[in-house]
Amino acid sequence: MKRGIEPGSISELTVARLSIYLRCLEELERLGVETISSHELAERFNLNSAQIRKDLAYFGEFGIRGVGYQVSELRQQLVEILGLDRERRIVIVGAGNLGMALCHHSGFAGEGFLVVAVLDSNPSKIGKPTPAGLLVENVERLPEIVPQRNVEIGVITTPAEAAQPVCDALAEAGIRAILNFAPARIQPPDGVKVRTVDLKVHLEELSFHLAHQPQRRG
Amino acid sequence: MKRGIEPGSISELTVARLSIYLRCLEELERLGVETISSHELAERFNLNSAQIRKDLAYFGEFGIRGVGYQVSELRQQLVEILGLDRERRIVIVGAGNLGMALCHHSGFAGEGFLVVAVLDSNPSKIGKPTPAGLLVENVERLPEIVPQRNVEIGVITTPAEAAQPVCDALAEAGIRAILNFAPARIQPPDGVKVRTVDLKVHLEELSFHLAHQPQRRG
DNA sequence: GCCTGTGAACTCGTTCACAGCC
DNA sequence: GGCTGTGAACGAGTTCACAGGC
Repeated sequence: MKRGIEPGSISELTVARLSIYLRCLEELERLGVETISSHELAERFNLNSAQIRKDLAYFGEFGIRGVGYQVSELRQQLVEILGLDRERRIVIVGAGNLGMALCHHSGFAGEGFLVVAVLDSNPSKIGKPTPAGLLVENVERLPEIVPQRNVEIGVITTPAEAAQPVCDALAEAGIRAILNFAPARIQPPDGVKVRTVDLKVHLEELSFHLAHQPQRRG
Repeated sequence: MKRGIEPGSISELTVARLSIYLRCLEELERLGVETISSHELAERFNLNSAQIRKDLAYFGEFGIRGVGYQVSELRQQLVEILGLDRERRIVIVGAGNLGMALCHHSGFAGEGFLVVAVLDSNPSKIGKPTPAGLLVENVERLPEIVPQRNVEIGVITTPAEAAQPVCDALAEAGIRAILNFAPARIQPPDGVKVRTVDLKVHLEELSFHLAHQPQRRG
């Protein structure tokens, strides 16, 4: 087991798949499956068995030749590799519809992630309660809130033009991981991981598919 | 100009970038820029100039050698390529927080996309008004609603276990493009494009980054 | 001169196929 | 026998570098 990976050495695609594998293993555990081979795992969840083995091999040797993997043991290994063995606290910046909805979206709240602040710059929004029982606070309090509440992840749900300044403010406050929903290309400060989810791009990809399909409704 | 692309021949990554280029060109147009070279475009928005030229070359020759691209002309070309020259109607399945928030999220409502129905299976939700003024309808009405209202895009915001049946029902009703927010691997029916946005995977990727960073808060 | 469009080179990621082990 | 872990082969995607055109 060779832990102590430099973050750059592992492909983002591999990391995303580890998260998928973890989900599959959780389901298998619920079903009472104790042991599984990479081949069977691949077949059940339509993955590729060689890829599973290769992805896991970056982090150690978790399988038993001739047998496969112990479901609960591999699950625990993935929890550790993904850093899910402790709570990660989240601040949401931008108390619009999306920000408010994410507050208590399953997966955000629950299972190791906890939203501990929702911020906005608009005075008419500050002080309003969120569905989860927090109050919207002034974004200017970011520098105090992040260290006080041990926040590690920032979520940007502001309009596009605010995304870069908010990203910089989050980094300045000590945040090193950001999930950005604003439709803007943002320049990640040094050592900060930014993952952008661009709904507009996704819709336009679907539109492309519709426009270039062989056949349309008939 | 060689239009009539088979959808499979163009990489998804290229299509996603076309959407980004379009956004950049819209900004340039607002700024009054009339002509731009691939190199300048790349520098302003941190893109790669060779990649821009290659992506565009799949669809035609839009530039002038020695000069660059006409901003408004190229923008219009991208609008056509992406199929954004006409309205695309959306049905949202799953009237939870996320579904409701997306109803009137900018980019969803506005600019060529229009949410025309929000559906749920839970009787306590059916009949409730959405923020945009629609009423939540019974998901069983999907087969009539899709053709009647000319819906082309389905958005899944249900819990994971409902994702695959809803996907199949959407396909059955004639939908050929689906944006899935449920944390589930879904098997796209033939000819249907499914794009999954998995927030949990994204959070876990960020957690991985936090766990394997060289330094932590100090 | 400058810039596009594009083959060629290269890099990165996936899949194959098998040696080594249970 | 079966399965993992892994080098080697392959393929997709990116970047280079230049020929051709303005």
